[in-house]
Amino acid sequence: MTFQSIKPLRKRLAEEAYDQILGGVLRGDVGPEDRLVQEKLAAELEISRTPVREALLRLEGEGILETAPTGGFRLRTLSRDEVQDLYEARAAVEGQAIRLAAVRGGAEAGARLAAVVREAEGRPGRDVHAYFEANRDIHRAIVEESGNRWLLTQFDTLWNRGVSFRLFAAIETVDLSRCLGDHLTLAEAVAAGDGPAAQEAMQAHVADGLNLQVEAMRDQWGGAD
Amino acid sequence: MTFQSIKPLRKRLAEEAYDQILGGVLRGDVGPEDRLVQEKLAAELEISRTPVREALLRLEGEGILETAPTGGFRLRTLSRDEVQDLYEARAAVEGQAIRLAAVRGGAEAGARLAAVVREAEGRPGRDVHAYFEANRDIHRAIVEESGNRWLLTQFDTLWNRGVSFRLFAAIETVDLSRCLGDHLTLAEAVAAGDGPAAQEAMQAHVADGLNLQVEAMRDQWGGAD
DNA sequence: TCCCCTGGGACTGTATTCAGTATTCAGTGG
DNA sequence: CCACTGAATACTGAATACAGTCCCAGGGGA
Repeated sequence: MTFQSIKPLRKRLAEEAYDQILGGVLRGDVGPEDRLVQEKLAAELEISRTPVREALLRLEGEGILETAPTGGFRLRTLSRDEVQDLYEARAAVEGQAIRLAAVRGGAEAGARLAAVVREAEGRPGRDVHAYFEANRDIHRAIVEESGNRWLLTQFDTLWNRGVSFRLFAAIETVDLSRCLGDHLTLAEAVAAGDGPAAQEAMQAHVADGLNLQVEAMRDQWGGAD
Repeated sequence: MTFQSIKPLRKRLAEEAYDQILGGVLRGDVGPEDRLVQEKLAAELEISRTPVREALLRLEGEGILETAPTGGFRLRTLSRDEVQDLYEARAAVEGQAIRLAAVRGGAEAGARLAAVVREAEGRPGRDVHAYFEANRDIHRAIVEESGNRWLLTQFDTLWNRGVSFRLFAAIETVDLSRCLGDHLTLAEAVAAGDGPAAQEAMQAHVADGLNLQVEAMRDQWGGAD
């Protein structure tokens, strides 16, 4: 007598709601001017307000949403200063991560990362979206090699904040491939096992990313903000 | 004709519950074996389960609580590896923070920090608790000097995680003053304006803290865990 | 005596209801 | 036509009600 399990189909509704909403934000379905209202969302997801509310509050805590003055939540937009803060935080997390990866993982970790870089950068799609996908995979792989869970969750949170702010839409206009070669250099630094050097390289790499970003934002928004 | 604002008298109940619970954890009123049950807490705080639940979930998200297998929440205890992860994350955040403080704040920031260090370390109480209070104030001041909000919130979260795990109770048995002199050195590094050097100094300082910690844990727990 | 298995208690997760507050808008007096 | 008022509206936060899960103890049968 054998039956299939039908249970774990469903995790907590609140979590599912979180995934849905975050997914919408990351996909860009939720624009900066959209208002997310508990009742509306609940109706759309066909659940009650309670789990929706929980999901929204969590997103707010992660800095992705903020409460709109008129009620409801909306995307949290970032000032130029905050974008810089974000990149600096990334530099902190990823710099430490690569340092640990280098010290602990050494040559093997370097080889693994080099493989990831080659795979990601060799993918067929050459549009902006594909590029950012690849970029994310590479950076995340580095943080994974650190073996430190908290750094990884911090990385994910920071990355989501960036994506949700459509940071990457802004970057569309500038030369993306400019920093592509860096990634292999990073992998080599890990392979060499020199922690501080790898950390410096990563700090520089992220700083480059920031410059690219600022440049793109200037192009897009003009001098304002 | 002037009137005073009477607005913000009362923040959200959930937030108040959060403060209460976190406070209890930090003060040590909540032991590692206590179970936090929504209904009980709600009764004690004389509010309904809804805001209590919100507070507990937030604490869980911050890694301070975890759901107990038998129901309810309890303190999240850390394995030795996780303690190390925590310190490494601190090194990431505080290392980057001091680097920024040095680059941006330079001499003035260094002077401000030196003043904080002297004040904190010159306080009357010489017991363990006072020491940790002072230590926290110093480290937090450094992160504040970075001017980066996200680094600061990350610092607070990481610090609370450490405190709630009674990390510091463990350290009671070892020589605390060993790393006291470091703090002035850190302030000097900021004053010198050499970012990378300051960062390295902080990384080393935090690593020292980890060693102290591990030592204390070994004394206290023996080889286990 | 030991093992099922069954019923109840303890909790949580979700839905629903209630209450309060801010915002908008229509109406009215100047 | 403008300024103000008061009511309707649109939301949220909190309380309460409901449903389901998990564990455990206690009883009946082998």
